[in-house]
Amino acid sequence: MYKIDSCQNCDFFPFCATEASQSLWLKKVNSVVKQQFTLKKKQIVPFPQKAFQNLYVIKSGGIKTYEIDNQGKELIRGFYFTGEVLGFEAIAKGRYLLKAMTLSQTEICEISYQHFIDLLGSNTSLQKQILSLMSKQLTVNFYLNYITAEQRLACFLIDLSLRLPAKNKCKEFFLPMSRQDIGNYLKLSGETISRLFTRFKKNKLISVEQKKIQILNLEQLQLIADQIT
Amino acid sequence: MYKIDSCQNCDFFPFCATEASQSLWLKKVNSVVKQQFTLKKKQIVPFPQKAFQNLYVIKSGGIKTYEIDNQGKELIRGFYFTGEVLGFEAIAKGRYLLKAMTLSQTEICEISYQHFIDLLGSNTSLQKQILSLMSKQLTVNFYLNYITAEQRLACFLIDLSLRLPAKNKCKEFFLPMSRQDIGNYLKLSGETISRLFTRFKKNKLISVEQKKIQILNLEQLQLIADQIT
DNA sequence: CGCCGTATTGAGCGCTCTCAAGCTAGGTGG
DNA sequence: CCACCTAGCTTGAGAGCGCTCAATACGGCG
Repeated sequence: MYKIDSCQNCDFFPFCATEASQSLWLKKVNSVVKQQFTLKKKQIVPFPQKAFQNLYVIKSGGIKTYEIDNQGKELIRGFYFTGEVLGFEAIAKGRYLLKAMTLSQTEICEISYQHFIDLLGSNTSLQKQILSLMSKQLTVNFYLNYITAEQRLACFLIDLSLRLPAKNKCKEFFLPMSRQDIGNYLKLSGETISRLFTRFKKNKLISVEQKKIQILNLEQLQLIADQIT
Repeated sequence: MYKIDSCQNCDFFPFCATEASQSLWLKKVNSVVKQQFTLKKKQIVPFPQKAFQNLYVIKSGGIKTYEIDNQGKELIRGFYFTGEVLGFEAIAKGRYLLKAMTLSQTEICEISYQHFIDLLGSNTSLQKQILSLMSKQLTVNFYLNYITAEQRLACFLIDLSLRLPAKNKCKEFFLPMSRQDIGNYLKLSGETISRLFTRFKKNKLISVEQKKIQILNLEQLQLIADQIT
């Protein structure tokens, strides 16, 4: 039921694999992972309406999180891909601040926060790991505040290349989201993303073919990105 | 040495006050707070150079965190005021990603992360609180991604009014930082902040007198802010 | 009292937006 | 099998918001 091999690279794996023995591991999984479910493309992740209860782990696929502003416009807050954990931002307020929609068919593990807290209990190693995981989350969006459009898109592409299943030394990958969504996330219009892709292509920084991206000149792209962290 | 009354509203207070009895509390403080020190205005907070070791709590005053990009330009990442905890973002990478500078004379409590982790140990209540605290940190910058200049500044002013010591139902406070710094943080120029202050003043949303701000029409300001969270 | 950092205000420019028109690719049905 | 259909992408033209540069005013601090 739970394929251990597809879990090895998951951020949440340490919390599932608290026991060395696999049989015990499976037992633990059943206590931490409340359920697994699969959603098709463009479906809303069903969060409990009233209160925060669960964390969610992307087992495969990808989602975007977003708000709807008072003019009805979507405002994308983040993307989550295979092995990443969603829901930390909901802990403090005790409710889900964001909606989430799948970008493609997506398998999700639902983690009971209460069971998760129980698991932490006196396991100091897991305590450290969760602090590290949430700390990492604090730095995910760092580049969103960079000034120029080129800079943000360069950062975004490098970020994606590191987080998505990639071939050729992590330099080739498929965009899981539309130009419009990228623009929304980076506070640019979809048209601007198109134009920047064309410009990057002309300058031989990347190749673009529909959704397929290949980073051709990582050094130059990093210069544009002005990566600090 | 440690004035308990000035600590009551501190985010970190639960971790200092783990014992009901005050004498025991003082004992605990000594094990959690490694040292306290005071910095004058515009001084750099002395982080350990090589590796992450400590969290820092602002006991009084205020600081800004920032990066320097490869053109030497400052990029402000956040402001921290009395009772707020600094350093969570450094846990994952094991080093300080940001510099920090005081905005005014500032008292700081230095918390040994190792001692802090030890304190968490088997105290499940503290474990929950630290997750909540870090979760809260994930939502602090939410409004930075809003689109228009007016929107971001309105959010910023409301945010400040809730975080700073304020009079008159939290509607009057003193800006601890320059217009330039506000602009840098909100990805606007200092001149634009000036112009927006003037515009807000004309529209009777706020009053501005040097550093003193008073929110005159919170409802309208919130409409502009388009507060969702 | 004079100095220097900070704030205000104006003029002109440029990046990114919006609006709009084609284009492409993939899916559907006859 | 092919024509159509639709959503997403590309590209162009014009407009507007916020930037830069610059001049002036203010105010805290020595």
